[in-house]
Amino acid sequence: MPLRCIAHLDMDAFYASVELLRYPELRGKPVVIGGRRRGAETTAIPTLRGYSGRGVITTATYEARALGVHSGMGLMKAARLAPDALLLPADFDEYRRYSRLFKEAVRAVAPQIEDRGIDEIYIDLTDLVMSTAAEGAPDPWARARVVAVDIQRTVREATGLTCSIGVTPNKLLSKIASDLDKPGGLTVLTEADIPTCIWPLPVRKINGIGPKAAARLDALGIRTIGELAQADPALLVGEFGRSHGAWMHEAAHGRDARPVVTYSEPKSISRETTFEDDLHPVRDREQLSRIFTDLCVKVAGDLQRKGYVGKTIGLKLRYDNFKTVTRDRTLDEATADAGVIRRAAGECLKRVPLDRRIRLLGVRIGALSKPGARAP
DNA sequence: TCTGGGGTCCTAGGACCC
DNA sequence: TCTGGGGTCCTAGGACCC
Repeated sequence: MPLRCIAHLDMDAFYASVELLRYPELRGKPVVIGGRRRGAETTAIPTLRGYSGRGVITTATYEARALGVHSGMGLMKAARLAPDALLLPADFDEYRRYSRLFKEAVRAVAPQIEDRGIDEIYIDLTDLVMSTAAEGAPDPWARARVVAVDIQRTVREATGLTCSIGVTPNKLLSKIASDLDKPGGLTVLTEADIPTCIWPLPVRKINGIGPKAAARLDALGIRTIGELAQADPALLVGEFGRSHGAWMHEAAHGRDARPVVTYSEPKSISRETTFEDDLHPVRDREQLSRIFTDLCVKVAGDLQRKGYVGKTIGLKLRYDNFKTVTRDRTLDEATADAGVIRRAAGECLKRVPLDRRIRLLGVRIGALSKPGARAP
């Protein structure tokens, strides 16, 4: 494959930064985003002190992170570590609005964008960097740096927000690179930088190596990406299987041929909710049934709004011990009807043991297609 | 300290068909 | 009656990501 020039752009503490545009007086203070929307009983922004509930942190400002809290952490635990940090509920409509704004701004500079969620994108800069070869610096990576700085400025002008960018020959390395100098950083790496900049990092920095795989690697004495790169591929294949093991070896050497995918169809749509208190399948039957129907209505609404129908209806249930089970059922014909979804999901519910309290209930629909279009 | 909500992809067994 | 291999769909669970 000819050399490519791929950027990964990651918005800095995105949700929290959007909130700081709204509450500039909070700038410089520890703030966490998370939990449910409260009633309008007070206008003062509460601290974490005395928080009780099941919420987790979705984003923390850098000042809050300095106190030891991070996204994914339960708010109860965060309250013990940083009782004076301020707590704001998430406002996803607003974050989606800013997400569209920053993506449009980038697209105006560099159109080859892959959406990776609300706050990050990959950008294929290859054509841009090659087409400007005649003008600017002779080194393509120096030209890529100029383009990336331009993108950061454009994002800031369009949103008032900062982002960090990594630019390398592929998505895997760019994802790592964008995280090396946050916030507001720009890191350009080439293959020659892999031993010095990538190999000292922990294996968890590789996108796709999560807590489970990292623990198993640790048990093999492999902690850094460099150690993973030097490991015998046969050992990795033996531990993780042919496909996963071979991928780890390639990743550790910084090799990744995945293209930047500028368009993809959704595969599934789902809604789920964790109850404030665990519900009893018999005693709380009516409340459960109401919530269940409501989830189906929301899924149907999402389908209709987005213009899809689906064939496979799924149920998800999490017990009070956090064990999660799923059931699904494929219909003969695709649907976007709340009643049809409710009946299919109800059948799924009958196939699940209801012998303990329930923490979470979810409804999913997959095998999506566009009505009117031929089946995929 | 018990751990949200929205997704994707992979694996693996069984059914069913050729 | 027994022996096969391949392909696809369905289902359940799990890892991982933002």
